[in-house]
Amino acid sequence: MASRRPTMVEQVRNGIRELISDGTYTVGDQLPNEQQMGERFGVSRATVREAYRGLIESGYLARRQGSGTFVARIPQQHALDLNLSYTEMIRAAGFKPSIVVLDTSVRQADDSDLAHLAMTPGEDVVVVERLRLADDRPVVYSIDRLPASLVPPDARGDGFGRSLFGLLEQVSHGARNGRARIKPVLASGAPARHLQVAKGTPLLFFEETDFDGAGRPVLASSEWHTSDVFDMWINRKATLHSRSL
Amino acid sequence: MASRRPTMVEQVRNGIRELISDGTYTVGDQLPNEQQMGERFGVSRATVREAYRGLIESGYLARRQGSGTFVARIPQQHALDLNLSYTEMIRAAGFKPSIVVLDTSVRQADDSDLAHLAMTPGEDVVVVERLRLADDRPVVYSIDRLPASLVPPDARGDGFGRSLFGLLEQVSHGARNGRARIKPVLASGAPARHLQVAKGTPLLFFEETDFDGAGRPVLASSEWHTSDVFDMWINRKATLHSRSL
DNA sequence: GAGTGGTCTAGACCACCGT
DNA sequence: CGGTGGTCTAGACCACTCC
Repeated sequence: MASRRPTMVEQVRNGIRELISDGTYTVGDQLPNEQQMGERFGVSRATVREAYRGLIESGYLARRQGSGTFVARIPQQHALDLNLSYTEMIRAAGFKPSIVVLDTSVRQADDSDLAHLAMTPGEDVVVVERLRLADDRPVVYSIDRLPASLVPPDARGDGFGRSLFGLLEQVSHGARNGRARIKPVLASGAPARHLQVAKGTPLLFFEETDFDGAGRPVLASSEWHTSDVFDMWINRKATLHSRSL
Repeated sequence: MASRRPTMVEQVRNGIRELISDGTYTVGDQLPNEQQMGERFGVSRATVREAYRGLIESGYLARRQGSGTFVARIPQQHALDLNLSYTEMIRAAGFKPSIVVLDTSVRQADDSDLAHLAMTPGEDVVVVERLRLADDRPVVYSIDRLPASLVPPDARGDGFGRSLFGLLEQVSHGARNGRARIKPVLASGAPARHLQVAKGTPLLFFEETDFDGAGRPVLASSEWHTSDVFDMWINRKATLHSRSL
C-alpha cells in the first residue's frame, strides 16, 4: 500500500484549506480568482478550477458567477448528504464521539440481505449491533449487516470470532456513498432501551445501504437516531429534470 | 427575456438523456467512452466530460474509473438532496401532485425571519400556509415565509391582496439550493388536523431555508411530512474532511 | 467597462480496471 | 495488455455581475 504521489489538484486543494485554516481567508471572504490562484500554486487555471470544485462540493466554498469564489458562510460539516461517518458528524457538532458494540454475530443471508447487499442465497452475513455516543449520551442505535465475503481470508478463523467490529470499521471506511430512506418512528423495544428514551418518543429511522467506489453494496444498516443532542441537516439543490427522462 | 442559446454541454447532456429515454441505452448499460461520445456530438472530450458530470450529479449516470460510465441502476428522482420541488418528488413517486392554499397574509418580520431571510427590522414578510396532496392524500403541511421585497413593484397593490401564492411559486422556482434541518416530531394541532392523522402520529419536521443562485435567502419554510404515502431518500457521499479545517 | 466565473478546444500523459 | 476515466496544460472566447 505505497502512498500515492498527491495530484496537483490535491496539493492546491490542501493549500487552499490551509489558507483558510490559518486565517489568511475567513468566512465570507473572496478568494483570489482562478487565474491568480493558479499563478500562486504554479498550475493552470483548469487545475485550480477542479480544486475549487471539490471544495465547493464538500461545502467549504461557494462560487458566484461574475463575482467570485468565496469562503462559504456556513460550515456544513455535519450535513447528512456530505458525510457518511457519524463519528465525524458527532465530532463536527462539537461532541466527543464513542461507540459501544452491543452484539456481533454471523448468520445466513435473509431475503432483505439478498436484496440490499446483492448476495446469493446461502452466503453468510456479519451482523453488528452498536450504540454511538456523543459526550456519553446515546444518539444512534444501529444494526449493521455486511457480506461475510468481505472478510479477508486470514481473519475468517473460528466463525469470525475475534473482532467483527474492526472488520466493520474497515468496511465502512471503504464506503464512498450511500442511500438512506428516512422515516419518523416512535421509540420502542431495543432502540428505546439503548437510547434511554421513553417509549413513544419520536425518533428518526434510517434504512441505509452504503456502496464502495466500484458501486458494490458493502453495508446495510438500520439506524435509530435521537434528535435532541444535535441537529441533522440536509443540503438540497435543484437539478434540472428533463421531462423526457 | 430572450432565451439563451444552449451551450454545447447542454446539448450533449440533452442528447444523452434522449439516448436513454428512447431506449438506446438502459439502466446498467455502459455508455460510449468520453472520446467516442465527443466524436458523436462533434465536441471535445472535456465537453462530454462536463456533460457526464452533470448527469452524474443529478443521479442519472455513474462513473467507474478504469471501466466506464454507466446508466445508473437506481432512478433517484425523489431524493431530498437532489430536488427542491415537492411537486416533482410527488410526481416522480408516481402520484398526481396538487396544492391547497390554506391561508396567506403579510406581517412584519420577526426575529426568526430576520435571521433566516437576512432581513432588516421593519420589513414585511409574506406568509403562506399550504397543504400538498399526492393523489388527494395530504402529504405535506407547510408554512412558508418570503421577504415582501421580492414582490415585483407592480404586484404590490393593496397589501399583496391578489395572489400571494403565485408570487411564492415564482420565488420558489428561483430557488436553486436549500438547507434543511430535519427532526422527528409527534403530530398535533394544525399539522395533525390538515394532514388528517391522529395526534401522536410520528411526522418528519423540516425547517428549511432556500437560496437563489446568488446565495440570497428567498424562502423559509416549516414543513410537516407524513411518511406513509411515499418514501423520502437521501443520497450520501463521503467527503474527505481535512483534519486542519 | 473591468473583472469574474463559464464554456470550449486540442492535445498529452497517468492511474486504474479488466482480460 | 488495451481501454477507460483522471489529471493537466495553454490558450481562447463568452456570459454574467457590479461599479
